[in-house]
Amino acid sequence: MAVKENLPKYERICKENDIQLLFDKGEGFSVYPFRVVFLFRRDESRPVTCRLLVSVSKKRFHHAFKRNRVKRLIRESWRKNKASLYEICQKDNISVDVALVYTATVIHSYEELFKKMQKVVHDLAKKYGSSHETHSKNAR
RNA sequence: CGAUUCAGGCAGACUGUCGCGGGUCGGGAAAGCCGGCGCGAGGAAAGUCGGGACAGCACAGAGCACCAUACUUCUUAACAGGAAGGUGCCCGCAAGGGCAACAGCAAGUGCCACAGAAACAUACCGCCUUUAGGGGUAAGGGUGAAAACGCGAGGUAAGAGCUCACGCAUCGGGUGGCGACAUUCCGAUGAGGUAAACCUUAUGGGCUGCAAGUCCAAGUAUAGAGACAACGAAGCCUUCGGGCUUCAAGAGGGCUGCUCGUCCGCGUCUCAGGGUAGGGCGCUUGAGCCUGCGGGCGACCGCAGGUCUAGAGAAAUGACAGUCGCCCCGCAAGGGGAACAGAAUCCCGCUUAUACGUCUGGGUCGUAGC
RNA sequence: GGUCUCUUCGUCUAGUCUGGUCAGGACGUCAGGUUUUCAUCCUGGUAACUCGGGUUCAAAUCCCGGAGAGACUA
Repeated sequence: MAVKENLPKYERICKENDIQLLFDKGEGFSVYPFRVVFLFRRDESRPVTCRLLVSVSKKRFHHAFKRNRVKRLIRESWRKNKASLYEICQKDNISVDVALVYTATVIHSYEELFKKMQKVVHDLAKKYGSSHETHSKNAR
């Protein structure tokens, strides 16, 4: 089944508790210009969901219109790239929360962000692969 | 035609694909389902500097503080806003523009460093006079940001508004103006500055802000434990209603900041410790916008008709591609560019940011022609 | 979103209410001295009022506006 290239509200993290949990328990790595924080969750009551949180700090861009632009570009590139992540998650019936913190101080073009996002998704899949193996070992 | 100035407008348009937030309609038992239609950033949305609307709390009253405003008339829901006008200063050849904390140091107090004799009532040098002590004198000197109305003449022992002409300032009267004020009128006076120093006068001001507040659901705590104290005690007087004195208690809190006053209220201390999740409303029809007519120099006001134009909530309004228009480079093909900047309860202002931008209209100056 | 506060040498600060007399001090840094040398110590220098206007004879200080930091508030 093909994954839609959309981003409805249930695929975004809005609750304060969820955000707190993600940053407390989640693991992180960096792919310039992003700091990625992620947390895999097993929740049987809901369908498989990859949720996203975008953060652009006021310290790096103190103009609101610049922050908005960066966030919009990130969401756009995530939307186009999330399909491969979904494939993996649906296979194992696991959900994932991802936070993307923008760490650069200049606005990169959409093309660049698109390429970087491919790498982010790729790395996420790899991380899941390794952690999943250890998880299964522990289970045994 | 060029330069400049004032007033006002604009803040690229359209198409396709994918996507987001509300609304609405249809399908569906329902859904994080499917589809259609329509709406979705600004002139400053910004700064949060004024002022309101709205909301909660408070409000017997009085006084004192505190804060704000400060030429006049008008305008507005209101304002430290706006319009027109007056006065002073500054910029400009001009048209025109900018600034004013433009009430009061002729109510009181303070301050005016250094210098200077002296900084607000005083004579250092000098000049005149006198035997001397002393007296008169602000013309000259030096100091300073500021020093006895200025300048000329008369006058005098020397001088001095002491007198006169011209001018300056303040006050009073007259005249003009609704008024600020003006004045080629008349008279009087001639001893600084500073109120963005305290202050005086006049006017105004409750406090807090949508994270205000309110509803649903759930929960509940003036809970619990310990210690101490305790529903007053004693005495005196009495007209038997009560009053007075001493001891104990008199906690804590509201009424803007304080005081008076007033109200709620009735143990105190210690230990230990719960709670703030989530959702709905507030939330967009309003001092609204557009057009026309009328009134007014103008800000603005009145009437008529039309119109509905974002409403999020870890927060939507985007991405890509193409076409046309604008600007720059280039003979051309083609290439490049498009500012400041993102709603958060809502309005009215102000301030700040903004393209060597552009359009419309009025004026001034210069050049050329008629 | 709302309500407030602050900004002084390279760094930390005093002074701002109440305007004036060299904007003071500490650490740093530079030069010299002391020492065989280094440290310590001593002497001297260096260097600042966040920016733009206004009031005043005179502004770090008073007033207005801008910029930049920070705090509080469910």
